[in-house]
Amino acid sequence: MTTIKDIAARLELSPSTVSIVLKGNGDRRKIKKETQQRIMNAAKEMGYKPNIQAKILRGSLSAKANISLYWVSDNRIHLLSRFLKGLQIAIMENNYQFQLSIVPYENNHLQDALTQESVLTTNAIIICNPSETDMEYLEANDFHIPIVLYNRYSSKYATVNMDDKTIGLLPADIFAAHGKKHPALLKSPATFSGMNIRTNVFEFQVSESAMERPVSVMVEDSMKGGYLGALTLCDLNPLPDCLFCTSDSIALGALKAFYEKKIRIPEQIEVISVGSGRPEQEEYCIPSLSVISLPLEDMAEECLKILSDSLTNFKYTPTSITFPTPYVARQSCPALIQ
Amino acid sequence: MTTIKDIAARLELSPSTVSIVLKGNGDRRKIKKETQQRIMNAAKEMGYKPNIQAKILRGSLSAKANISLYWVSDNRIHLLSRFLKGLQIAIMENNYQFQLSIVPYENNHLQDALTQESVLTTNAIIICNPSETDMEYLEANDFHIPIVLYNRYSSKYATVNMDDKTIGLLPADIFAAHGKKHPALLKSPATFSGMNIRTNVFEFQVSESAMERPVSVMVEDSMKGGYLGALTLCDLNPLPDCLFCTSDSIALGALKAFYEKKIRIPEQIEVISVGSGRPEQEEYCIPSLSVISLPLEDMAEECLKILSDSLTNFKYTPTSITFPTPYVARQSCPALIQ
DNA sequence: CTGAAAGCGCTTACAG
DNA sequence: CTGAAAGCGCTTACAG
Repeated sequence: MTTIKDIAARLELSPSTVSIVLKGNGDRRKIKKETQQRIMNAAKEMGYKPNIQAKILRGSLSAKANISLYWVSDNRIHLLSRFLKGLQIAIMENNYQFQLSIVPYENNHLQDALTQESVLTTNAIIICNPSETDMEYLEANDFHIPIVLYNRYSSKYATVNMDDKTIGLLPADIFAAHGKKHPALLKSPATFSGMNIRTNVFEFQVSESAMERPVSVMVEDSMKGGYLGALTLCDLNPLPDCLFCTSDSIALGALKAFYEKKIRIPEQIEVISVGSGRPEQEEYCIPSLSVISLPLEDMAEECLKILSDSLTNFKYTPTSITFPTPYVARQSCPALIQ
Repeated sequence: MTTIKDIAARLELSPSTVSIVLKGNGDRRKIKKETQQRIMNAAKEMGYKPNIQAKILRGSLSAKANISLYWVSDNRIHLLSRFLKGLQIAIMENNYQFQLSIVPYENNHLQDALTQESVLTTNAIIICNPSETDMEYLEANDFHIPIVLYNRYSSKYATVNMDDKTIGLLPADIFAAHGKKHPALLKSPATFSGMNIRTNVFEFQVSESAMERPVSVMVEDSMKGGYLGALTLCDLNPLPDCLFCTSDSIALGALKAFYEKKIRIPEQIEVISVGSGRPEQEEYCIPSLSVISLPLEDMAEECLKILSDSLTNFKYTPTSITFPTPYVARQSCPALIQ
């Protein structure tokens, strides 16, 4: 790291002069043009980079607390918008003075991104999408700042959850109430245990009902995955009469496949999805999509609220809060008329 | 701002002791339990918040440069995912040591978010979605750090652009080549001059062709807006035989309306949209959507590249680069068979 | 068990 | 036109 002092030493000037010129105030402070040029050249040559921490500290600037949001850098990046929207709403409404940093990481490699050193450079952390391995890392280490986990369970950290059991239970109950017989499930590989809970509970609940055992197809968590999975289902005899998808992406791909195969929804097959995507998209796809609605924005807001409280009161308690995941009936699986 | 010094003074302890306890090392350093308790209580009472700038500076930690991304906090938040994806790719591929901060702002109020003070707390800035008013603010002020504008024109700042003329030209030419007669346009209120360029060029190019004057309907930039706008078009006699939409959201809403009205795409009406959304979504909607593809990810990468160069070479030149916006033919407006 | 001292990199008010 | 000195808030190695 080249510092102002280094440049000053090399040019036999004082740090003050170098600072003034580098800040762009050379002319105003009447530093000789030639001196200015020498300083700029040296800065370039020596690869000088201003240290903003020092600037901020020196100026007693920006009491803004830094909140780091850890988000996995895979397909799930498109869910980040909804989460960020929730954070922004919380920031606006509560007039939080936060600087929000996005830290990407890869599943099973949280430890590379969330180091003890990186923890020293932030005030509080929201961790989203950790895998089981990542969770083990979190449980095994101590970070001395407030951390909240989104949609994970832990006795060590504050968590903001949804009830994964309900997410699996609701569609099974609805299909049963609709008198369906041949259930199907399009699921993607579980990236955390909650996903297994959802699908296991669905399969269990179905097995407790008058329905047959569900046909489960493992697909990629994408529209393409859902499309291909649904094509597989179309070849079955009998055709499933109801389908649960573990994500919006999968469901939207499936809708396309059914459309192409001229399979009518909901008449021939009812579809319910985990509502992870944009509600607007669920409303305007063809047909509109019934979902177990995940309140991402509200949960994001809650994460920030917890951290704000922690920072304000200078105490951190591993609270846990669970958000409801209501069923939103749309065309793909309408509510029964009572 | 309560500091460690303040707490030490109040309790008649040294700053060292307070620091040790607050950092959670009290037990290891064998500070008396009672002293620890007194310190924690005082910190809570006095509203102590650790100053991370000081921590970082002191520890010579994190040479990570801070890049601030200014993004408007309205509907366009859902486009942020694609942009962030591009940034993350750039960070991973080039192993950039950047801390990325997201700064929300409201159009016409960039000046409230991008203050001279806020500029001191970051190393470089990417500004997205500024309105005309915001642009005036940018042109009228000097910030002494590298700034790059996404999809705007300026002689003062580096810019990363797409060619708005092409975006308007292409669909008009394609519709003309397809022998269409009755063009329509669903557009949302322009949030920057480039949007007017797109629609004006489309309307002009259409008027130069054998087609009739286009029917232009102003709608909200959302699926609902597109849906309602398309319903209006459905009432026209004759029905338009081709439609240009200024965003994916609008187009997806329009597809739904046409589906409900049993209007066949592309047979009765061809649809081309500005491809601002997720390509996967464009492929799996019904029918799949032909678009003028906007390379958001590539442009985001380029923004970061420019800033990285600026920071490395300690010089900032207002370069300008324009990215191609190729036509991607899908079901809603297939390519002519040659 | 606790404290005095030095220093991270920068800027600014003051002096000359 | 340029420099010497102080200080932002914190932590750590050392001393006692």
